[in-house]
Amino acid sequence: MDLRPAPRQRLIAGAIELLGADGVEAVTLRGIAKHTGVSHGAPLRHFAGRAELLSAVAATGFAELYARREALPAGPPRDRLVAACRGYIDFALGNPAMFELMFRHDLLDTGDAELTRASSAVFDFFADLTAAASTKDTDPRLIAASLWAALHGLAQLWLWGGLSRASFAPSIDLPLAVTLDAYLGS
Amino acid sequence: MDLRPAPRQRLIAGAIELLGADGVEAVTLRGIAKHTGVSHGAPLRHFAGRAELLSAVAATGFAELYARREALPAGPPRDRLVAACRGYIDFALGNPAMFELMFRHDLLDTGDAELTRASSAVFDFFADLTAAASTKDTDPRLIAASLWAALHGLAQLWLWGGLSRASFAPSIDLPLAVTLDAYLGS
DNA sequence: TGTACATCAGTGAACGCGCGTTCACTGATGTAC
DNA sequence: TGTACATCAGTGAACGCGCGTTCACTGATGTAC
Repeated sequence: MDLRPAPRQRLIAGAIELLGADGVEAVTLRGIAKHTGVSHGAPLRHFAGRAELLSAVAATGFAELYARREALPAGPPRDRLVAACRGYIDFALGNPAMFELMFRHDLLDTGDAELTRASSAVFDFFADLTAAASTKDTDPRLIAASLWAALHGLAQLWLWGGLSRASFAPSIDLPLAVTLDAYLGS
Repeated sequence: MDLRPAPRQRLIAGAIELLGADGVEAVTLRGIAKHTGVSHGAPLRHFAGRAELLSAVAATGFAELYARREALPAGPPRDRLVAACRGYIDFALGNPAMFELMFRHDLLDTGDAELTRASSAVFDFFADLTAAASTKDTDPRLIAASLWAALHGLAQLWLWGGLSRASFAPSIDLPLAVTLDAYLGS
């Protein structure tokens, strides 16, 4: 039995490490190869090109986000949804480079099956949770998408720097509470 | 009197045109020079480097957004704010490459004075309008930032493709209405 | 048990490309006296 | 009015760089018979 991680996995892991350390721009095929400790041509034995490798990396980002549902507290759907929303923001702020990459369609292969599957799983889970938590008449998928957009915008503007300039430092707790109350009722 | 546009303005105009036609990746110093019809070294007579030129371009994006306030309907603040929100989304969807560039801090000079001024003007106007329209107790700047984030997230996810997958095609009218109602009361 | 072959991961030199940037230079325009 | 100089916008050759990608090759491991 071979316990060594498959080369493909080692490259993805190396890319994730490099991404966290040096940001999106650093994640080139040559950079990943160097960081993983192989020659610069090696990655192309396992990925068709940069977009395919980065798509695999981004898919792990969505997968990690999806995996965080396990850590949600038991209890009423509303509490679980609130925790999930905080989880989304926490993920974005805790992994800014990964979060950025996950939405950089110019670097990813939009048609990548695993990436599509991983990102859909996140939204579907979130939509289901919203449906369970919602007490309003509006279509729950509409609420879910609007809430997701609000969270996403908060994360993006926070990382961009716009919110801190609007005197929200050092926490997005307040705007998050406003958003949640607005959508779910206080 | 010299009516020819200053070379600096010609380069910015050329960059805007190229940006709209071929996207953010195409807006290199050499690409802009070629599109503007000058030799590839010429831009460096007027800009210290790529980041400075792109910052000037992004500043025009914020300036155009700011200028749209002139077209807002007269009337109650609430109506004006709703129109401003639609205007933000319209701008993003109508100028996707410019909108992307405006928030690509990796390509811009974050310290650029004109860029900072232009983007602050947009947020300040939006915050003032929100304050005038708000009937809630919450700090208007908090409402404004949360609303801005919601709009921004809608635009980003829409351009990314997430919202159409969540069955919102072909319009963001519904999530926008939900967002506005949630923040301002229906 | 031994031989022959196939597969797999990785190597390292090389390719062409576009990039930002430098630099000496040209030619036109403006200005001082 | 004429001369001398300064400024300005632009040119085009050249530089070094990192990039994705190709390619012939090596060496280890697995498999068929």
